[in-house]
Amino acid sequence: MGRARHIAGRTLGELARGVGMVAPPDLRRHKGWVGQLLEAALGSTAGSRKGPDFSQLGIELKTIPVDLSGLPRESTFLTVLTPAELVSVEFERSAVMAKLRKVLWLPIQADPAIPLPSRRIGNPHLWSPTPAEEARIRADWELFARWVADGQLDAISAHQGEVLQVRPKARDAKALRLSPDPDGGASMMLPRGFYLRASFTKEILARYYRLPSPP
DNA sequence: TTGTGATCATCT
DNA sequence: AGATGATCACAA
Repeated sequence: MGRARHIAGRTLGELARGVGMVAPPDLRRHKGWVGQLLEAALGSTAGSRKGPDFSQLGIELKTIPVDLSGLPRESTFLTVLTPAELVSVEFERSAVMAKLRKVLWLPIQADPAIPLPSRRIGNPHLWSPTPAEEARIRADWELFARWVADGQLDAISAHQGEVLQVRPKARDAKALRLSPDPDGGASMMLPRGFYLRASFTKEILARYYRLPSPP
């Protein structure tokens, strides 16, 4: 937290210089660059390994792109949806809950008008779901678990879920994998991932930062 | 090839 | 405007 508070207010360009990284012209072909920069700056070595970014602390680091009001611009990717895990494990032991048990939110200016190296880092917020928040996440998760158990993964759309959603997570729409189908067998389907809706992270951040909420 | 880091590009 | 479905880079 000391490190995170210390970099609050600095620009991505300054931070990059400090860790020997170079800001790309834009994020179109470097969508994960900001997240990777902050990992390097805060000393996370988790890389693409499973588990929390700071394994000893059990803390998951999430940069969150915010607009001029400080409100989230995008949903937040959590983890891939593994059908076998989803139907065999309790919510408390799920990959989703493992990610959400303790999250360090790091707001990053993401207004397109601001050049990438000039964008500033905000104050960190260490968050764990309240019992009420956890109940909402669990209700969505259990809904998805039932659909997958019925072989209906392919029928799930991003419209479902109040706070959690299931969306494609793949190289592209042609990268298919075997998933349980309605016949009890397996068919090639588009891989999915779990995401937190921007409306939900908006609630979380607005409470902590006292940001404007919708009228 | 898969998981982690996400944002992009359209559609409604 | 906001959200959905698609997409991009890199490490292991």
